Amino acid sequence: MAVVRKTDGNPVKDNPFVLKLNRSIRLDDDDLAALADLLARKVVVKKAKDIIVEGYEYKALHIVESGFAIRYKLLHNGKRQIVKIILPGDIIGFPACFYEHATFSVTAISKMDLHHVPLEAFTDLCLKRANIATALVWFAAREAAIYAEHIVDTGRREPLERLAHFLLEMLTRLRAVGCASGNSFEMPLSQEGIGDVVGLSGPHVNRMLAELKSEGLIATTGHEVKILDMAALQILGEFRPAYLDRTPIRDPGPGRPRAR
Amino acid sequence: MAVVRKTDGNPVKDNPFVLKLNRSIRLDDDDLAALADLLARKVVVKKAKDIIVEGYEYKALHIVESGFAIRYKLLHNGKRQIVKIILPGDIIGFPACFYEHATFSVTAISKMDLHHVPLEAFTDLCLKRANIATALVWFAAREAAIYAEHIVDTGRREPLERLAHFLLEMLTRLRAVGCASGNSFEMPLSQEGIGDVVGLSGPHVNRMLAELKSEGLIATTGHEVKILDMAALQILGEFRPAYLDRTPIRDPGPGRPRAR
DNA sequence: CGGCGGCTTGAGGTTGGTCAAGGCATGTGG
DNA sequence: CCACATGCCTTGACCAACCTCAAGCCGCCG
Repeated sequence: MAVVRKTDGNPVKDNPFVLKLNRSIRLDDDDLAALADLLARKVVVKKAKDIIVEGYEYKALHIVESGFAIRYKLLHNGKRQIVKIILPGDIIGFPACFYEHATFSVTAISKMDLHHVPLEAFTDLCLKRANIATALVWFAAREAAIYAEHIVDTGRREPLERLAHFLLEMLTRLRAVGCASGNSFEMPLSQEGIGDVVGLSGPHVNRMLAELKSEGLIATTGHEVKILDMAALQILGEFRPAYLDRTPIRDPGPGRPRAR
Repeated sequence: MAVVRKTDGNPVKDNPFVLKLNRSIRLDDDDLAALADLLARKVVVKKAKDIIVEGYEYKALHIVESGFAIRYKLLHNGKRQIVKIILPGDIIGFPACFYEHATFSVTAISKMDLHHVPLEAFTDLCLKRANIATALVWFAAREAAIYAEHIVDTGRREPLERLAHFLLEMLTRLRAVGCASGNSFEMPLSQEGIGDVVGLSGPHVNRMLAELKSEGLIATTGHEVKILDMAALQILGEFRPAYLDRTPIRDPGPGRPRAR
């Protein structure tokens, strides 16, 4: 039934967020219509704009159509920890909005196209459409899995391994939303920024990166990073892309066993 | 994983998991009945039993009624990173079950009472009851927030600060499920285990703990940890309990502004 | 009583942080 | 079109923090 409205010229189905949900569960036309409503209000923000500031109250989510942002916290020792690089298809304000006060800050690191979603509308949608709420549970689980992997990175991996893992995660996530092709991608962060992701100092990131290059594992030109030896880098960083995979809610069929 | 029997005299509403969901959203009688069904199969697990092993496939969740477990990963450099301490009311297999293969291992660190929940049943429940699915989205968001805070800990906090933050988080989470009262709690981990949570070596945990004691911030007797100077410890660890708070889906009313 | 796991303490060495200087690219305004 | 400023990368020297290894000890449990 319902007409699937268009945000732009693009049908809802092309929205990276909707695509992501759709990969977990089969959304029906009503779901898509509801999502089209949800994504009706577009917003553009400039690079370096603060979108969420820790400690303040937010009652609206922003679903990312394009561009990048970082979710981070500033500590009283002057250090910064970036906990997540936000890509198209991600939700800004998740989970900040679910609290009285934001627990992290979010800043755009490129020009961004966002969809403004009042929390109220989001909640209503969840309560009205179990399909979508369920897809969001899976979405959130994947989110948690990425965070967990990040803890391992900063907690127990050697600096070189951290970088390897980080680069592979970036490539994999960027590829999943069509922001990278082949084995290279545009790094949206400075080396100091990378340090704030993986818990190293800027200079040390530089040294480790240099080592990866001299080992012939990667190459960089400007902000472009190219993975030269995928296999070696995966072993070094103990990276299994599984945790970033699609996670279907229903088994598509009697699953043939897959190699780990 | 042995004895399977009926849920005993306790009403569903007393289950820590149900309590947690109920704190986010008002569950109706149908919801509670459905949850009672979900929690029908009890299982008891002994201390040190592996519940989930990384790389294997799982099609069932275990909801914790009592006892503790750790979620962790072993790396090829021989190190271990614990990403989460699982308490009553938590779900074992979240998010492991949502993947083809578990991405982390889970081991009981005490005797545990669990509810065995086939993934199928869990999924059905989500799809059938939007109320519960929505509560689970909030549940997962809180989960992600805890992980994010943990990244900050291992990535950028000084060792002393980490310990402070870790101890306060443990106390707060334990209190929330009635496993601690006042300002003290039973630490379920060895010092080496604590090190594997916060990314320090065993001996260094010992030294930092000694420092906290000598500063008069905490005291320990056996496995009992007592917070002596809550305010100072909170400042040191930059700990705000907000991210562990209840996160109501509907504002209970026109919220009086609360101090940050 | 003996063994074992975990706590405690010490010595020594490496890693990675800090600080600082220089270079290179990019962009901007005159 | 050039002068200059700015931000980031790169490199080096130095040093402290934290890890590793090791030994001794305590308390608990069999």
